[in-house]
Amino acid sequence: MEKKAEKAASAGAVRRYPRYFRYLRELLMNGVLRVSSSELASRLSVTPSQVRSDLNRFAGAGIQGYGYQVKPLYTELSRKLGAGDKRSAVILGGNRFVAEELAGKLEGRGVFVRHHFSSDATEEEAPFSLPFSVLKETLAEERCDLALLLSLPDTLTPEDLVAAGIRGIWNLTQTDLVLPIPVINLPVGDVVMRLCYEIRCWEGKA
Amino acid sequence: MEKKAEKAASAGAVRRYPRYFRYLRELLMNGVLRVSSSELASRLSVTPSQVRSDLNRFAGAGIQGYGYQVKPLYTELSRKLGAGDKRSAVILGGNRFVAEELAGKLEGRGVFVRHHFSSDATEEEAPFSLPFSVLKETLAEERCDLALLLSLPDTLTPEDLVAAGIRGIWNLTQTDLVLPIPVINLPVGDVVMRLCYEIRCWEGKA
DNA sequence: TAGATTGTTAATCGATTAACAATC
DNA sequence: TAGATTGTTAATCGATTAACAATC
Repeated sequence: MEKKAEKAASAGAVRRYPRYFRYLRELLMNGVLRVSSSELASRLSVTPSQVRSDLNRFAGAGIQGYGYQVKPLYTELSRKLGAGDKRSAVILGGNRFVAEELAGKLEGRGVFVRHHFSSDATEEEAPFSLPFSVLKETLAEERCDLALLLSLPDTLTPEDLVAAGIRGIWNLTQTDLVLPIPVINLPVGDVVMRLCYEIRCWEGKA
Repeated sequence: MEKKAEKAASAGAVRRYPRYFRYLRELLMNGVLRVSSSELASRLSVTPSQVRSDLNRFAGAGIQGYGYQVKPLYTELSRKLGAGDKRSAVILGGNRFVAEELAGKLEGRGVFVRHHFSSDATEEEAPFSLPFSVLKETLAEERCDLALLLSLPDTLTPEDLVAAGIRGIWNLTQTDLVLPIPVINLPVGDVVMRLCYEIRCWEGKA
């Protein structure tokens, strides 16, 4: 018999999981064996109830009267988040230095950046940086999971990326994308505008 | 007599406002004079009810039986969001090319990037790129509102930024910040991890 | 056993949606 | 006037929190 059906994680919970992951990893590095929901909660600025209900789906690590065992909790969380999936990615747009900077951050989370495509990639930047013109053929040979979109040339559509086998997009351009695959639309300008608005509220002007 | 007290916008609404802003600007550019809540809704993938309740706080532009007048709605939204505030910003960490790329995106929203600080800024990159060592004195002379944090050197703390007059931080580093000023914590790794998780769910594995 | 802390339920809170009266 | 569409209220939905029984 299957274990009881899990209900889908809420959007809020999904945003919190990577934070639990980071903090648990830190505890693990420091050789901490157990942690309570209150400790996690105060560290992450949420309530202990929140922590318990979020972590409850990762059965096994929580022990009544004791707390959570760091190691099994971390392992289970990693498994659920797919942290060991070894995803591959491509970056579209921006310059090579931006791509390299981003690539470094992604590799820290087990996502390997295969290529950077741009309109002005030069011969000597290959094989990492390539021109947009060879994107389709490159992805046909070398399947990649994620695409980070800094900009898209006129010659390509978002649908082309789906057709090329991309399975998830982090879209940083100014235009929201709606596609059959998962997309995180996060225009840089929107985030800055939100921050400016929050400053304004904080200053008491709105 | 004051107009009735506005209740604070919900977090969801604040995330939607920049999207309304973008789409309204587009309509304005195209010379469209009016738009209905249904049109806005279908464009932004939300319900017409959502649009009406979000825009309701911007009194004046909605006319019963007609819809919204694009121009006044855009103007009022800009005003509320503080789009004309001409904020200044600094970027910390990353290389000069990353900073320039980001600076371009911010300037499209009226935020001007004054300086980029890094550990390896060279003489000839001045005055845009400067070493971290001169951050405090530079900000003392030239007040800046926003800081984009790609990384922070050991010699500086987040509190130093607050002391230097920074009023809002977009934190892209791997460590969440809790400060008395507005902070948007958005670690790059977390976003990618979330995207990987969503792909996993979409693939049916979790 | 006594103390601690989880898992889980029920209560609360807030955001979203539906519906419709108001009115252009 | 008839038709359209907002503003606003009430209903719904879902997420967060409090509380406590279960149990280590």
